[in-house]
Amino acid sequence: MDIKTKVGNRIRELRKELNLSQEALALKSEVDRTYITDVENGRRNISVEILEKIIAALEVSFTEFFTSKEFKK
Amino acid sequence: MDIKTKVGNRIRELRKELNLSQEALALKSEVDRTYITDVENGRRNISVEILEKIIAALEVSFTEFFTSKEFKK
DNA sequence: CAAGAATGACCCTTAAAGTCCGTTGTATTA
DNA sequence: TAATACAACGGACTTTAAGGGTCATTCTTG
Repeated sequence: MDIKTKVGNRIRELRKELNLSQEALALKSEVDRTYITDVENGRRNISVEILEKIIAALEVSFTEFFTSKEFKK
Repeated sequence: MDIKTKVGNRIRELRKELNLSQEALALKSEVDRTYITDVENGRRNISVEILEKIIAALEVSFTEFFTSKEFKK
C-alpha cells in the first residue's frame, strides 16, 4: 500500500471517529470537499501544510496521526 | 515554529545522526541536492511522497520520524 | 420505492512543488 | 596557495499539487 493510500485511510478513520462527513471536514480544515475525497482515496500527494490543516481539524497531533500500525514500517 | 521548519529540523537531526552530508542524503533518497538544503531550512512545503523517500533514506519509519517533541502538539 | 445527502470520478486552470544548472562562502587539509 | 568538502542561494525550467466545477453513483431514511 502506498503512502498516499495510508494517509487517506488514516484520515478517513479519524474522520469517522469524529462523525464528520467529508464536507464537514473540508469546511473545518478549509480545503475543498472534492480534495478530501481524493486524499481519502489515495489519489493526492498531499503536502505537509495541507496535511497540517486536516490533522488539526481531526483534533490530533502529527505524532498521534502517524502513530498507527500502517506507519510503523 | 511552522510545520515546514519542524520537518526540516527533524530531517537535519536524523541526517546528522547518520553522519550524512546533504548531498549523500540527496543521492540516497533520490531527490535533488538543492532541495534537501531548502527542506532543512524550512523553505519547502514537502509532499508525502518525497518525504517518504527522505524518511526511508534516514532509516526510520513515519511513526519514528514524527515521534519527536515538536510534533506532539 | 422516492428523495435527499454523502461520496466518487472526471476535467480543467494556476499556483506552487520539485529539478537542474550554476555560483558563493566557509572550513579544513595538504 | 591550492584542493576538497559542505552548505546556502539564485535563476530558469518542468511537473504536479491545490482548488474548483460538474455530473454520476452510492448510501440513508421515510
